[in-house]
Amino acid sequence: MNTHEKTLSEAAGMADHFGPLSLVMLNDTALKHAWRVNFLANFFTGPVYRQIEERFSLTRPEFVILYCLKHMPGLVARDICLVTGLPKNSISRAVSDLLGKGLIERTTGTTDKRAKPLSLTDEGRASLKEVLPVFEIRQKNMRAALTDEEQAEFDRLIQKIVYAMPDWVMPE
Amino acid sequence: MNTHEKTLSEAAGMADHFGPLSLVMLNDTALKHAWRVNFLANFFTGPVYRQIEERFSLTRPEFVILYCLKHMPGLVARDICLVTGLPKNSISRAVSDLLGKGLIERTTGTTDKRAKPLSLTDEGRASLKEVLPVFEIRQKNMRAALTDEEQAEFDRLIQKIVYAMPDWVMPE
DNA sequence: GATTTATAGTCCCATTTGGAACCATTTGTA
DNA sequence: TACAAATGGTTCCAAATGGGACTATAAATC
Repeated sequence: MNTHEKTLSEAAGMADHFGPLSLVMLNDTALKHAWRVNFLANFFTGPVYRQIEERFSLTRPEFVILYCLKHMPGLVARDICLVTGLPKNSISRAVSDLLGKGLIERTTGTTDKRAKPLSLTDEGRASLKEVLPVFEIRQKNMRAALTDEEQAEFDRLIQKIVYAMPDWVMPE
Repeated sequence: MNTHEKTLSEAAGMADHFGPLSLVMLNDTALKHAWRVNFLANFFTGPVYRQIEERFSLTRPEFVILYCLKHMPGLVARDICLVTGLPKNSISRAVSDLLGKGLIERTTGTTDKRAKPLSLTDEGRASLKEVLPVFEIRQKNMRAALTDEEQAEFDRLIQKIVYAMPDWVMPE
């Protein structure tokens, strides 16, 4: 299969899965660049979180909290709001649910009596260990479209974009 | 400012806006690649849709429908579901709201009597014209972090990733 | 050091969301 | 051509969501 045929069959695959409209929206509109990023993110996360919820009874905020705590024990709810953009009551709810399930615990002993540092329990760590591969495989699949060199370059570029975000994320 | 200093100050900016946790999640975890894509998409769309809703009273699905119709008049609800991943009742609702606002109309005369092709009204076109710049500026800001060559390369790579999505988007 | 302002977290409640049942029509099958 | 299965769309309703009020504590201002 030559490059042209490959492009054709890939376009056909897109039209098959996402409708012919998908090709227009991804290629022929003023907002195509934003559309691509959102398209990728939506279809990366949407289906997988539905699966996670069904198979492991973890909601999206719950998973995110566990995943953050794995890398930074002692986080408080606020930290997770900041890094996810989720409203604080959603996080608060997810935290109580996780406490109820015994997957996290509230450690004590901080100078600021408002903040309530969290950490994983052994059960939480175990649960996360089950769930993580689902995401890891999915991430691997996403990146498989690129060669190693392309992956490195993509990483560099998206990193560059992300690090410039503080300059424009907040409208007005 | 040299490269190192620039990196440092950018990291400081990230920690400022998104908390120190953001640097860990974006750089030091197994799912960092997926995290970056979602991080970018979340903070690109979240704030701007909140603004759009407030200033123009258009919900996210409403805007998406208008924007799709601009590029493909005669679309039916199903097409929009496919390309966005949104459930069909959300689209159905948004369609009736847009009809109520007079921003779209249901054209008649199709062979399939189930399908209901949609198109923009003049009002819809006018409304979209007001809203679009908000997104366009935001998209431009997002891309401003990259040079022209980098933008072209980023486009090529994300396009490549997106076109391979049919192979893995559906879990199982 | 008293008072105002800001912050972490929770709770209430109106609104939004989306799965599932449903209707109408079309397509596939024998 | 009958009958089953699939498809586009709407409606219903239970569940999720998020703004805003509230409590408790901390920081800033005077």
